[in-house]
Amino acid sequence: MAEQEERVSHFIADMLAQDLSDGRHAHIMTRFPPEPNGYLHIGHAKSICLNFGLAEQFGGVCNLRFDDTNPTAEEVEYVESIMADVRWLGFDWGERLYYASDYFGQMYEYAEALIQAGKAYVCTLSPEAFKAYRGVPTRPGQPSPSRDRPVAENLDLFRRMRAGEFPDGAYVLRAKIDMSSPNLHLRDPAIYRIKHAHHHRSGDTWCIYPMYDFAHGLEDAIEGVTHSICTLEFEVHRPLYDWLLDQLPVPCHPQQIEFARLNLTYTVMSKRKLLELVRDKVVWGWDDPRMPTVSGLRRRGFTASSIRTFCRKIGVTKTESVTDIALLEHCIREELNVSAPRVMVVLDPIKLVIENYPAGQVESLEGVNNPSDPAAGTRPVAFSRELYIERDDFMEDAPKKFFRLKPGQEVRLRYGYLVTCTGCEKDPETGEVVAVTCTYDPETRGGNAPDGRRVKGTIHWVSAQEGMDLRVRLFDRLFQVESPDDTPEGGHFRDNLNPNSCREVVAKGESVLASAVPGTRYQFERNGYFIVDEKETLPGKPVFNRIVPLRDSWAKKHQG
RNA sequence: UGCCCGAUGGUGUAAUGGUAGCACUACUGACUCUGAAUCAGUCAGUCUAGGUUCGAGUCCUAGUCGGGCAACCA
Repeated sequence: MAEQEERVSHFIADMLAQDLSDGRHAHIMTRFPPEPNGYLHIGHAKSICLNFGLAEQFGGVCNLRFDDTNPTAEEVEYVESIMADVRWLGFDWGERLYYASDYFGQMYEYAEALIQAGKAYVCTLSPEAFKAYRGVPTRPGQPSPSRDRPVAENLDLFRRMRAGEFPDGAYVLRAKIDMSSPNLHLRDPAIYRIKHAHHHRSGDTWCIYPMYDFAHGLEDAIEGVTHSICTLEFEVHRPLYDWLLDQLPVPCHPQQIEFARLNLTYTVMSKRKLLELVRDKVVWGWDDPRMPTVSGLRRRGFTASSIRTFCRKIGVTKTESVTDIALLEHCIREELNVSAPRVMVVLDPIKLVIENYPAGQVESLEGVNNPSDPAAGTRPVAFSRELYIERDDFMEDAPKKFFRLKPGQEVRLRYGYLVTCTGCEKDPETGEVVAVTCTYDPETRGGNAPDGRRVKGTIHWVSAQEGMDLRVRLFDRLFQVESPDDTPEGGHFRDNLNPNSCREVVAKGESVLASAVPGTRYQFERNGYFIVDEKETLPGKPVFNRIVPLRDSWAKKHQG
């Protein structure tokens, strides 16, 4: 994993290096703190690579911590998928698996301490009134009538909140900071709310739960995190993060650092929207190969290392940006080009009949498994009089630079013979081409002519008799526009879905694929990279997912 | 008409007061038993206006544009 050892340099790495050399910290501790309310996506992968990568780079550690302070949104299914995804991405949290819910007791003590210090109060305002009193960004807020409630009364009320004496929403614990602050988050934010909800870990022990702003800094401090790295939208929360840690006798005061989240063209990244696609069955599930989720990318066929490479290449900054999905595709092609075994598969088959080849004869030719890796060896490929070739590889009326089959033109059948196109057969009703005909030169076995003549085109093929049917899914981008979130007035991001994001075809492939192992990635020559689907493949009946097509400069030039 | 953050080719990033570089994309050409890969090349950038300085992408001021902030979500 050479790319992992490569030192990454960006403003956060610089800050950590500085803190280390200044002696501000003797070691680094970061954390990846997902809320288990959905599956991880590639944006999380960026954060995972950042946090675990930084720890690795500076000889520190990175914790995996579930920020599970809102029981109504969280589920164990998500906890499990998140752990599996982080592991799959290649990171190890060792013994440092934590849950915010494990700190509920300590957090409660801190909350009482804040009340004792006169820095928090129980507020009776309804959610609507709460909002009204808070004011708007341009106008200061008004103090809650509960703001000056005596400490003893606050304590009593808070204890009764915990005891379950009140219904949801009846009271809320608020930090007492500054109702006229230009930063809304400092206008006496709610820090504990009543929620009579069953928690996936703490069960029914609690009916009050801490809010993010109260909990997160404490979680960091309890664990001894040195650098708490999060995304830009938390920047305005930082004064509150710092205020809280300054008020309480915490073991340390971690530093919050913000960076820009990842955005990708042709997809959406919000958990809410991804959940909507799953719930409404727009996609097959969280691991649909078209989803930008880690599990979706995995099923699509992306490797963990290609995702890590991608995360290294996009960099870390505070600039809001949208990364071109082409970069991700580049990363997987780059890797698979050297590692994936080649095989011939015809996705849109049409028959090619070699008129002068003996009927019934079958010979075995030799195909190279991986041109960039001689050790991968060769395989036998059956050849006969009737083959399948791609419909696109024949044109009756072709442009001058069409190097494939057209009447009178000679091409090479990969690893086979040179053949010259003699014409085609058409359906008399529809006029559709049903077969292409040619003659072969017996002297060119293997693909080279003894007289040294050269042909410009080489096409792939599969023997009609010996080849096998293959289920192949051709995926395209889930959305047909670069920014699916940009919708006109009254529009919805779903209006931008690509109706052709998945097309399944029955292809013809080499028979070796009958024993293809689920999870194996191939290059279908001249087509693209494909993976044997791990969920739907049955013994002898592989199902393939297209990871990414090969670049195709000819199609690009001649499309439309 | 509040506060915070940001602004470098089409895209993503580097340059930490001293030659604006890299990658992706696009386009050329060479090569090729994958119209792939590879190789060579081309197009293309410091938001604006002032200021400081021998020298500014970098520092200062003002503006412009973009993003974030008004869940008892995280």
